Amino acid sequence: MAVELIQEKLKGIETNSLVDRVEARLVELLQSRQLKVGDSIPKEIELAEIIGVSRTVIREALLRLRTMGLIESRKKKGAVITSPDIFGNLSKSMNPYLLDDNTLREVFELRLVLEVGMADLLYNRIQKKDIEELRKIVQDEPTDAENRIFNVNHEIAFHGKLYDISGNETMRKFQKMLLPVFEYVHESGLLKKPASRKKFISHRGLVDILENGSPEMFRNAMRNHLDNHFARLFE
Amino acid sequence: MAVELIQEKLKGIETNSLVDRVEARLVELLQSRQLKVGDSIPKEIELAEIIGVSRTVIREALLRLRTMGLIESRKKKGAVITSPDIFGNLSKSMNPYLLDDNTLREVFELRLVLEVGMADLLYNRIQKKDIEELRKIVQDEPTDAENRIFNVNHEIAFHGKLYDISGNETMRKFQKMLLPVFEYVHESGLLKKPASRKKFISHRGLVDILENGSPEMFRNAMRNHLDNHFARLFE
DNA sequence: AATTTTATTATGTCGTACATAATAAAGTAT
DNA sequence: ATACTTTATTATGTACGACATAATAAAATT
Repeated sequence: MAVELIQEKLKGIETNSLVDRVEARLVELLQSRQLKVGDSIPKEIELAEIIGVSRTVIREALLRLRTMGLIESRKKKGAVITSPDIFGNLSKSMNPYLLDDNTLREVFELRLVLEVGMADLLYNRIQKKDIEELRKIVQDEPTDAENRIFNVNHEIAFHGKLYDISGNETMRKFQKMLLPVFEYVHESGLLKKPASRKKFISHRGLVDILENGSPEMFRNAMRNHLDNHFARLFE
Repeated sequence: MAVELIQEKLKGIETNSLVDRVEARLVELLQSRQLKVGDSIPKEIELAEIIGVSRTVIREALLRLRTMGLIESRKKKGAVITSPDIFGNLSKSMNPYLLDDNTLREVFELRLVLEVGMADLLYNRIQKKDIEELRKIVQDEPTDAENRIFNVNHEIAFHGKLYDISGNETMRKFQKMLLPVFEYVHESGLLKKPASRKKFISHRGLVDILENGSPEMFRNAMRNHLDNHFARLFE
């Protein structure tokens, strides 16, 4: 008995499965600077021989890398290293029904933080035509009375456009993932405090500030605009 | 020939591989609200029979779900639905050598945006002992002359503590992933403009504001504190 | 009743075989 | 000789069957 325990201790870190270890080896290989994006890695069978495991294990390990977006594999050509779309795969796990309440709330917060903090990016990259587009969007800003779906779509159009303007594609993708979760948290009973109907700075107001104001002003205005949401977080 | 074209058209969307479709079915199953975290899904062989494909395909699809953190599978017990650690797997692709330059820059920006925008979370959750801890950290704030590693560690300690205070574990994990990339971008020749040595608001200054100021003040202070970084982005 | 031993079960690993798609090579017609 | 078509080749995709291994349940022993 003690012997087994000792053996277990000695094995120690090596508690991972075979596929785990192979995966680690491969990730190591990819990150080894020698290899750049576009390079291809050995064929499955070759890898199986080199590492000394079956093709099945190699395939499972490669599959993980593929799922993570580290490689792409084409028939005949083998697997090539790709510049991973870091948030590409995340979208599947970013599902309201699968996340626990705390994480949901945190994702909710994350969006607020991003939008309050993005001001400098906006001011440094906004173009005249962006302002025009924003004006067109706010032109038919719905009243509170109109139906919810319409309001939601308008929200998404406006705030989404801001992410576009930020010129940060990564952040934009991130936002697209956060959106459904945000909506869910907003609508579900997760946040105890009801959504206030008070009107703060409008989308129109934000555009005005974006055109004539400063990043500092915009941050405060956005914070104000989002106050309904913030207020629900902090009781 | 025309017939083949028509067939291709008819197949249309179904261009995905078999595993892709099975994966989609399974994700659908997981998200169907009926199932909660902790529930177990049918065995591999059962799934193979139900869906009508080989166990190999089922395994590959399940493996993807596992890689994404949607399920965990234990011997004998089968696979159970888990609350996914949304950023868990992301860390493997968040590697400077695997990301293209543009994405690297965007990740760099992402950190700045988060820290400028996180003020409200801080003010609503900070405790007296947090202030004390921050004071202890800034107490031995290194001078510029001291070695780089020491400076970097101090930076990480201070800003990391801020994320802790934010009470947003998701954001904290996110930051931990962004950190190495941020460091890399900062040190590599990616950003043309050299890092300025000008001194802006110090960590000490940030703590003072955190203790006696407002979220609005903190946002501006943090923006100022990070100005070296911002300045390198916008020429 | 508690502990150990044995059976069972579902995933993990392996090997083989063939299908399929992408490419390269060979062949054919103009 | 060039352009096109056809035929091989190659590496991944899919499938099946077999055994190993670990976790649990059932049985047996004390």
